[in-house]
Amino acid sequence: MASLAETYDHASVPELADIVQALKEEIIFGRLLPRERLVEGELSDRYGVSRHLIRSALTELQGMGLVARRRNKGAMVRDFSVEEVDEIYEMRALLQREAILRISWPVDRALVRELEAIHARYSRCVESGDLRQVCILNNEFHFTMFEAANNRCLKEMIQRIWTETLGIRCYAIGDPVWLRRACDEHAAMIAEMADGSREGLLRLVDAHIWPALELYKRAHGGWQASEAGAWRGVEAAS
Amino acid sequence: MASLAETYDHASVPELADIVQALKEEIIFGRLLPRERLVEGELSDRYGVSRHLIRSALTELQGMGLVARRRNKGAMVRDFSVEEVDEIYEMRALLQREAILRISWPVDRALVRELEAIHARYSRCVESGDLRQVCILNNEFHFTMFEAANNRCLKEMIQRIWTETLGIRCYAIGDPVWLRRACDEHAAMIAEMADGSREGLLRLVDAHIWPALELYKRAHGGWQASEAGAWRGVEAAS
DNA sequence: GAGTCACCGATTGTCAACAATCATTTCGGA
DNA sequence: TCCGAAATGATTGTTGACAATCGGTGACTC
Repeated sequence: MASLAETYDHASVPELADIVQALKEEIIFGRLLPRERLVEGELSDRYGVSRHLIRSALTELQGMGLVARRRNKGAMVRDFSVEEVDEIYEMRALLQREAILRISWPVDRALVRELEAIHARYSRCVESGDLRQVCILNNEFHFTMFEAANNRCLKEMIQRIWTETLGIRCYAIGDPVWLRRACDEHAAMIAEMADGSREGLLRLVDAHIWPALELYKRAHGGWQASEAGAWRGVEAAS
Repeated sequence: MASLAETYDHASVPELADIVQALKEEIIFGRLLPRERLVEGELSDRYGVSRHLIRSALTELQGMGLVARRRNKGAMVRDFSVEEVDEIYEMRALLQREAILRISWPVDRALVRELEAIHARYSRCVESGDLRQVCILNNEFHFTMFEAANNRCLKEMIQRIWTETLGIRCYAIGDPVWLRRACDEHAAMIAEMADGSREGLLRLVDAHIWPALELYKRAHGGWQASEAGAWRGVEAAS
């Protein structure tokens, strides 16, 4: 899927992409929680940009599935019912599995080296507690892997789910225990690619995604059936 | 994914959703071809609405993957390179297969009856040559099936690819031979669900998608490597 | 006291004019 | 004739003001 915001921009003046990124970060780092209202006027004041820009950003976030909107009623951070979350994670598992199946085996040494390099930087940032970089390098690690599946459509679908679940995974990113575990798992994946079996890698990648989901569910404890389903969440095909 | 346009609107005055629908139809019925430029001013004149509305519609179509855009350069009907098309269709096959695997078997009689009803209407429209209804009922048929997989995320991913490939499948929709064949295949699917095996259904559904792709490829004959790749087609995850 | 209706504040949606940008053509010079 | 640079026209992007809509509050009626 296309990012509606331009990726190459001239810094200094806040562009659409900057606002989108800022809001995305507020969501992933838990400053904006699911079901939280996003009032255009407030946001335009907070970021010191025109309301028009905020509107565009919200439209884009809506396209990414991070924000839900209702006509004349405004936007809110999207939340997911338990069933929805489970369904999404089943699909995430399916797609990531498919990606691994499409990586040629034995794995190209260059790819392994690339992943090792990213992982080294990642580990350092985990140690130093630079969560923002952790997040970025985590993306880089996984998408370098998924890229090797050689199917843009597959990559983009994974990317979509990846973005959509930012609000879910935010509970994990702040958790040091989870972080260390994730780091170990990444190392194990590299080892498996360098000198192991595809089946082993499949198991690792699959096992890698569930803890964050559990954290999310636990964080929500007793659950409310989401009224958000009534908010715009589906599109007609035709 | 959410349709950015509201679905329930008050008719008469052209709403965003109407414009989006109109443009979508121009694409699927081949009046707008891939790589065709979409100039905001022209469209706003043609439809007699404000440019603002056209802009919103284009943004939405872009989100659906039907339209590509470049900053300060405008929008065009998205086209796909041969490789891209192949990749997309591989994923379409994968997802539809997964959907069938998730339908509980033996198939619920109510579902079969529902599909039969849709198919009956569909057949009539094929006979009478009402392509617009054919298109609508075709959607209804398949999505009634996919809905039975009981996974919203899966359904939405299929829906996304479905929409994205409107511009590809447009070559098939106008072809009477293909239409008749599709109609027969739908009947075979129903028969297989009523009194056959899941494996049989899987084969049918898989075989169902490829002819349209072949038509598209043939229509494009000698192929140009799409410059559209340079147009916005990928998004950063983060 | 309960229900209904009209109003009001808050918020989103729409518009038309203006600014910025890109592509092409035109013109001058070698 | 060919190349480069400035001017021009076509097109998109942005802004601020205005209109439409929603939810709630309070008065009025029965």
